[in-house]
Amino acid sequence: MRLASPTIVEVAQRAGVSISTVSRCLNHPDKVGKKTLQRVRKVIDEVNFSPNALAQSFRRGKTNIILVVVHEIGSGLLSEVVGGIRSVLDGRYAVILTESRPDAAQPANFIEMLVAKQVEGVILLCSVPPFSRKIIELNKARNLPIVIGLEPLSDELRKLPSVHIDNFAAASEATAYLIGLGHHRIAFVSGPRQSYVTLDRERGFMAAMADAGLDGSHVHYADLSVNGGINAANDILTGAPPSAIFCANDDMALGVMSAAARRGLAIPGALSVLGFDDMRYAAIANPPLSTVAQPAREIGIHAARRLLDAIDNPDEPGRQTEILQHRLVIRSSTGRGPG
Amino acid sequence: MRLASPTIVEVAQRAGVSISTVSRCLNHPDKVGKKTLQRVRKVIDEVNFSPNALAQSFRRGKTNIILVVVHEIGSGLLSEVVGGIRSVLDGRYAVILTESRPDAAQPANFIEMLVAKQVEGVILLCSVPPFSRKIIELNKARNLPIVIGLEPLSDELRKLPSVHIDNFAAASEATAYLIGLGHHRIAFVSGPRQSYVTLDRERGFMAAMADAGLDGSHVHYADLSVNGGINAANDILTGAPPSAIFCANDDMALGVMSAAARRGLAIPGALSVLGFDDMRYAAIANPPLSTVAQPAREIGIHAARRLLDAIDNPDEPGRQTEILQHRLVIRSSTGRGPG
DNA sequence: GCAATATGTGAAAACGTTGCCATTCACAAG
DNA sequence: CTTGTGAATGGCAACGTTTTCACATATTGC
Repeated sequence: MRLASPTIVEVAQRAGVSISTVSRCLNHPDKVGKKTLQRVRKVIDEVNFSPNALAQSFRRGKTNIILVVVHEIGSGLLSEVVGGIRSVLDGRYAVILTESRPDAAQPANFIEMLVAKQVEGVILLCSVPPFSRKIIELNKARNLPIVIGLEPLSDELRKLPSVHIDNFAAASEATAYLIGLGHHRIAFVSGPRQSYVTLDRERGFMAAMADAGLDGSHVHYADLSVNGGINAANDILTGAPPSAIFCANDDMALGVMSAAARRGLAIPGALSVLGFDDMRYAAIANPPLSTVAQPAREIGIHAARRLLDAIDNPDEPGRQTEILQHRLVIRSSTGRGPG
Repeated sequence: MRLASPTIVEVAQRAGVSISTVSRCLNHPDKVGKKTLQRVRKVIDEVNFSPNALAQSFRRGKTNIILVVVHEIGSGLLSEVVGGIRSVLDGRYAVILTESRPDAAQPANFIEMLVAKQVEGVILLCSVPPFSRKIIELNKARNLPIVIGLEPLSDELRKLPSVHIDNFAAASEATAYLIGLGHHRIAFVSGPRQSYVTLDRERGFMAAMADAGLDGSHVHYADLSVNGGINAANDILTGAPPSAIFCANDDMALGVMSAAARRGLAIPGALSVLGFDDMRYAAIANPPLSTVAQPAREIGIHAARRLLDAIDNPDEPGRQTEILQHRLVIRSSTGRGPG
C-alpha cells in the first residue's frame, strides 16, 4: 500500500489551475492572485502535497546540503566543531555528516562520491589520506568548494582553505611549560605518522626540547586512542621512566593516567601528564588533566564562514590557512619536576 | 571558471553514438558491442565524465542514502552504534548522519524534512520529541521506513520497529546489586522526564527499591551531562548523603565522581557510584566506573537489519520491538555499603 | 472610452538520466 | 533466396519541477 506521493500535477488538476500556478504558489506566492492562492493552498493541505525534493534539487541544480566529514563521530571535540559549523549554516543549509573510518572500505568510497555530488560544499575534519585524496579530486574536477578544519593537511592539500591552530607552536609552548616546571626527562606520545596534526605537535615538542638543550628523542607512537595511551604508558614506564609524559591528544593522556594509576604512580607527584585538545572529559578526570585547548567551536564557525565564502565566490581562491589561538589549560595533572 | 560538468550528451556526441548507448555502457555494459564500449569508455575518461547523481536519483527515484539521526555526535556510545549500522549498510547504502540538537531551531527542522525526503530510510537514535514527531509524520505520510534504536519511545512511537535493551530490568538489577552490597540509602540521578529511556531506568530503580522495602524516592533530575551530574551530586551530598548514587548515564556518573572527589569523598569507600551505558571512558575513570553495558554495536547491527527488512517489504509491519541483552559491569566505583 | 500599464495565468521548454520500444543488420536455418 | 533469430543501437517519452514567454484580463491615466 505504498501510496504514491501526490505531485504538483494532481494539485493543479484538483485546484483547476495550471501547474505553473501551483509552482508559483510555492515559490513566489506574491505573484499569485489572492483567491487562487487560497484555493491552491487548500488543495495542497487536503492532499498533503509537498514537492519532490529530488526533482527540485535536480531542476534547480542546488541541494542546499553541506557535508561534514569526520573520521568517527564519538568525539566531544568534533561535536563542538560541528556545533560551531551548524550555528553558521543552519537555516541556509542542511548539515549532514559522514564518517571516513572505513567499514566495508571499497564500495563505501564509491558511494561517498555519489553523496559528494549531491552536496554543495564539504568541510573536512579529518585527514585520512585515501579519503581526502578522493575529496581533492572532486574539488578539482567538479570545482566543489572545500574547507579543511581542525587539521592542517599534507602539502597537496595546503592549497585548500583551512582553519586550525598552530600545532607546532602550541606543542612547543606546552613543552616549555613542562620544562619550566623542572622536568628534564619528558616523553612524547605521538600519533600516526601520516597525521600532519600530530606530526606538527611532535615537531613542536622536539623543537622545545632542543631549545632547552634537552633530549627530545623520547617519542613513542600510538594510535590516538585511550588504549594506545595505555600501551604507550606501559612501555614508557618500565625501565627508567620520565618525570612527565606529554600526549598528542587527550584520549591518550587519559590512557596514560589510567595506566599510571594502575601502577600506583601518583599524579602529578610521581608523574606529570599533559594532554592536547581539552576534550570534554579532561576537566573531570581524576586528577583533572592539564592540556592545551583548541577553540573548537570557533574553528567550526570560521570553517563554515570560509565555506560560505567559497560557495558565493567560486572563482577567487580567498586567503588560505587561518590560524586560531590555542590556550594552555593548567589543571592538576602536571606539577613540579625533579630538576 | 566554474566549468560545467560534461553530460552524457557530450559523451555521446564525441563518441558518435546515441545517449542510450552511453547510458548502457554505464549501466549494462554487457549489452553493448565490444568496440563501442571501448570507444565510449575512452571518451568518458577523456572528458572526465561522471553521471549527474541528482539526475540519476531523480530518474530512478532512488538515492541509496540512509539517514541516521543522533542528538549530538560527541558520544562514544553512539559511535559504536553507528559503527554497527555501517557494518551492515555500507556498500548498499551511503550512511549519513544528522544531529537533532537544535541550533538555529526553526528553519533547520524545515530543512531536515528536505533531507528526509531524499533518503530511503531513517534510523532514529534519539528521542527529542519535536524532531521525532516530524519523523513520524514523514513515516505516515510518505511511508518512509524508520527504525528506532537505543531508545524506547513514547507510546505513539511504539508502533515503529525498535531495537533496545530492557532499561527497566537493567536498572532494577543494577539497583538490586547495590542493595545486595549493603546500601540502603541510594539516590538516583535521572534524566529529563520526556526521555523514555531514563524514565524506564528510573522506574526500574524505584521498583527494585520498593521490592527491598527501601525508600526509592531519592530521585534527582539532571540533563544527562557531566555538569548535570556535578550539580546533582552537590545537591545530594549536602545534608545526609546516601551511601550510593546510581546515575541514569555514565556522563552524569563521571560528574558525580568528579564532584565527590573534589569534596574529598573516597570512592567506593565513602560513596559508591554506578553508571549506565558503559561508554568509552567508564573503564578508565579513576576509579574505574561500574556501570551497565548496552551492546551498542549489536543494537546498531540489528537496527540496520530491521531497516533493510522494512525497505524490502514496505507492506508488512514486521515484528515490533526487539530487546537485546544488557550486562552489569562491575568495576571499582562500587563497594560494600554500611548495612 | 481609449491607450497604456499592471496583474494574473497557462503553455511549453528545459534539467540529465534511464529504459522501453522500434529499427537495423548479420547471420543461420530452412 | 526467404525467413527467422539475436545482437547492437537509436529514438523518444518520462521522471516532477521551475521558469521564461506570451497571452488575457483588470486597472489606471488621460
